[in-house]
Amino acid sequence: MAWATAEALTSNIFGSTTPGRDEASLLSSPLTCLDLLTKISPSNKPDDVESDATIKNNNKYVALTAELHQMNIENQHLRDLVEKLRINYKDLEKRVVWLKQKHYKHEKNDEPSEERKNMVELIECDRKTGKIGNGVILDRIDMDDNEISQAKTTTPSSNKVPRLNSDQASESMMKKARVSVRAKSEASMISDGCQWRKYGQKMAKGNPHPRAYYRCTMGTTCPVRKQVQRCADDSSVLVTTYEGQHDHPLPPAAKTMASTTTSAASMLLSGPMISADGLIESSSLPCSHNITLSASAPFPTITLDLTKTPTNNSSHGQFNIFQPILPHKFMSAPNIFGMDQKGSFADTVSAAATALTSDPKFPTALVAAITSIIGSNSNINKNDIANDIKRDHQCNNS
DNA sequence: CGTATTTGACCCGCGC
DNA sequence: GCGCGGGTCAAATACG
Repeated sequence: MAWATAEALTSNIFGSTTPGRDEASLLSSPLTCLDLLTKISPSNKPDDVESDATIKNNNKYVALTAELHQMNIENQHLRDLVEKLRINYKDLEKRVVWLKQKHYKHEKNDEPSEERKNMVELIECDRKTGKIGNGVILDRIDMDDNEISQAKTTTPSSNKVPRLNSDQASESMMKKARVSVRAKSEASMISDGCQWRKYGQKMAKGNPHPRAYYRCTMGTTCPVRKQVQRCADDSSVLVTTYEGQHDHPLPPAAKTMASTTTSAASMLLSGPMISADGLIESSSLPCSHNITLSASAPFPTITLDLTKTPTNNSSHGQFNIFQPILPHKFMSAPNIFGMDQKGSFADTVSAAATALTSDPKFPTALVAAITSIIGSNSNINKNDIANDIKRDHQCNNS
């Protein structure tokens, strides 16, 4: 009974993806709070046992309905945050491209590095396709064709080093990059809104649990695959690793998850600084408590850990990305991401991403990422970048 | 009977 | 070259 209640509430928080009687219709149904309240008035006879039971049930129902209403409001608030994140993300992406170009203009009298030549090609290609990086459509990029052609003139075509076409390189890297999600679940697979077909299962070394291989079946040629395996240390933790990009339209429930994993992969490939020994340094990233990067695996992998219990320890140098928006009782509820859960896992990841960008440390991390891309010899005043980003972040969050 | 899952075989990259 | 481990294939099997 208690578990059923928690499930209903979490379903409300994370959004219902299954048809049925949702909370909105519940609240607007003839069985409203007012009707129930009239039934539990003192005019009922105390000897009527059936009436007592009804009163108890009604009290419980009223309490649940009130809580549902509160959750509904909170749910709406979360959706607003998600929308704000989308807008922020687009704006920041445009700004990164603009900063790259601005930096190039500063440097164009010097011999451009290989990385910067590729960057210019990428920008030009993205302008033609209307895409940038991982497929996010840009509304507008503040750069004219003259600037691009000017930049290209400093890029000798007789480069001896064979290079991939920017699209090919991007696609190849995005396919190799992996996004791993750790979540507590009793189910064999988390619900992410996509349709998967199992094509293999193997025992991996060092783990008593089998690893299952799935491929996306929503598109006939969709290259997306995922691996599902229980954690060797904690069998209640399900580790799902995504690889590749969908080449077909996604249902709403799957869109957020797909964009989040793609963005995470993009961040992994472009943002962090790689040290001399080949390890990715994630110290500049926010929420390193919940996000870990690994370059030691055959493919670079970013792990989003949803199993950590939220604790408000930001004053000690750590903080939790879920703390600002998700009540503790929902994050600690078992089986919250399971197949039997009505709520969408995609909404959870989206909420996590929202919390990430809402966090006051996000601008700092973004500055670190951008400056790492631009390079340490930049003539651009990094303080100007930091101030611009922080100002925008404050405006968007206000 | 069509579709999904299971499972052993096979391929390939990597380290020794 | 060989063995090992990860990943994929495809025939067999299960299921609705």
